[in-house]
Amino acid sequence: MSTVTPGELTLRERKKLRTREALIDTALRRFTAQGFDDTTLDELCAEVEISKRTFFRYFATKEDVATAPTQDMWALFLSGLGSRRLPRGGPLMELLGRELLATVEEMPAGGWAEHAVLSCRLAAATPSMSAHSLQFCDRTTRAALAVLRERFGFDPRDLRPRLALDLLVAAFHCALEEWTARPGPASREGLAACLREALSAVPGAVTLEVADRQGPGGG
Amino acid sequence: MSTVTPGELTLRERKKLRTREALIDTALRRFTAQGFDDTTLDELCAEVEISKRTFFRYFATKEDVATAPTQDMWALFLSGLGSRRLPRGGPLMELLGRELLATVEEMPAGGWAEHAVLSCRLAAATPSMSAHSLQFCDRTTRAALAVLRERFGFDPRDLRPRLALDLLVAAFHCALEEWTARPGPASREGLAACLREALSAVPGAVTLEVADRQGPGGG
DNA sequence: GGGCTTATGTCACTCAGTGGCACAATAGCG
DNA sequence: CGCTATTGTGCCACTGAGTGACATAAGCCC
Repeated sequence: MSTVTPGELTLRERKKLRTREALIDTALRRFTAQGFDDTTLDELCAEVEISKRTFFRYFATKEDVATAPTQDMWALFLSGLGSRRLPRGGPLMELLGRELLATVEEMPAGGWAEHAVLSCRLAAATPSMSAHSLQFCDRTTRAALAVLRERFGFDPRDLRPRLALDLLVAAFHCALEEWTARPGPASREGLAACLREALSAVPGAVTLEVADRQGPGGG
Repeated sequence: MSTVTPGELTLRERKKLRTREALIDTALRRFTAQGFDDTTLDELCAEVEISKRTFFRYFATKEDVATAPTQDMWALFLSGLGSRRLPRGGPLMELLGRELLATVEEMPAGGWAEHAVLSCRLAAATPSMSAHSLQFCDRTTRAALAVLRERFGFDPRDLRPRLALDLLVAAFHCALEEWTARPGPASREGLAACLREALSAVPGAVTLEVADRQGPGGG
């Protein structure tokens, strides 16, 4: 949640936000340059000029500061899913896809995409970051499932909404991978385009047939 | 020199397997009784009568010993996918489902199901375990994707095989949840039944429509 | 038995993360 | 302005996971 309105914030709150941003920015830079595991919190804290004790008042773990961009995005997706006016009558999968696309395009223009790319590239190379990220995704998915049940009256025993959400997450991860692999400046629009492409592959995932060629049958 | 070694394993190997089993069994019992975070490795090692240093020669992390049952299953699934004779001509999703069901039914009868249930219940209550488990799943999925591409000649740019694998994992997690929630003794057959049910919901995940009732439209 | 390999134990260390407490900065009030 | 309650921060000591180096013990093979 970085809805910054400098006029309406007290000095204390502005300072806190600035420290948080400085932490994320510095962390992503240092982790990218030196590696996540090879950068100690002591170094990071020294550069931001805070004590290690203070770091843990901003982020619960070292992984949290490095995965903040995607976590912020999923949090926004979730709150949108709970508060937005949703259309009715179409396929759930398409509705979810549109919601996620809308969320991506609502992310702050100033630096989010750049941070997100760095964070994702780091995650791809750092097991503990990827684990942390995946776990956050899982929690968000469960929360989203509760929202869907509440808003559309799905039977809790019906597995299809949950599978649809997992499919959405899978498509998003495909999109992220493609997006972060591309050279050049990163943008929300680029991510949205990758996501649209990934979502279009979803129906085929269930129906795809294995070719009947004669390869090595295995043994 | 003495005659044959039973089971074709040397004494050293048998000892190692026994230590590994003892670690898993003791760990799951203590973690279940005391909580994962409130049990130190020192306690665990004292009970199994090995040094902490030796523990880390069996498992890379504390989470690994607690998630061993599912990791063992996925490892078997992966090796089966690489070595088994696979049918051709049907939908990939069904092939994957059959492979996973076969893997479940191939797990050792002696204690695996009981361990797996304990492990999954722990994971549901322990973020770091769940994160670790999810990350392992992700790695396995990528490895499986490489196998599928190699054996069936899928285009690396085609996202559908990957989405199918993620869908398989999602269905498996649904099955695990249902299975671990059930009272009574746990069995591979029970898990297989849950998995069959979850797999049958897969096609509906893509096509499911949202009801056109007039609930609270949100706002 | 003797020599080789491999598993294990011991010790010392790094670093993430926490609890407690003192101190400093800000907010709010007269 | 000064005074006080609140809240953020620094410092210190501590726990516990995980690692590297090196010595010793256990199993293996001849």
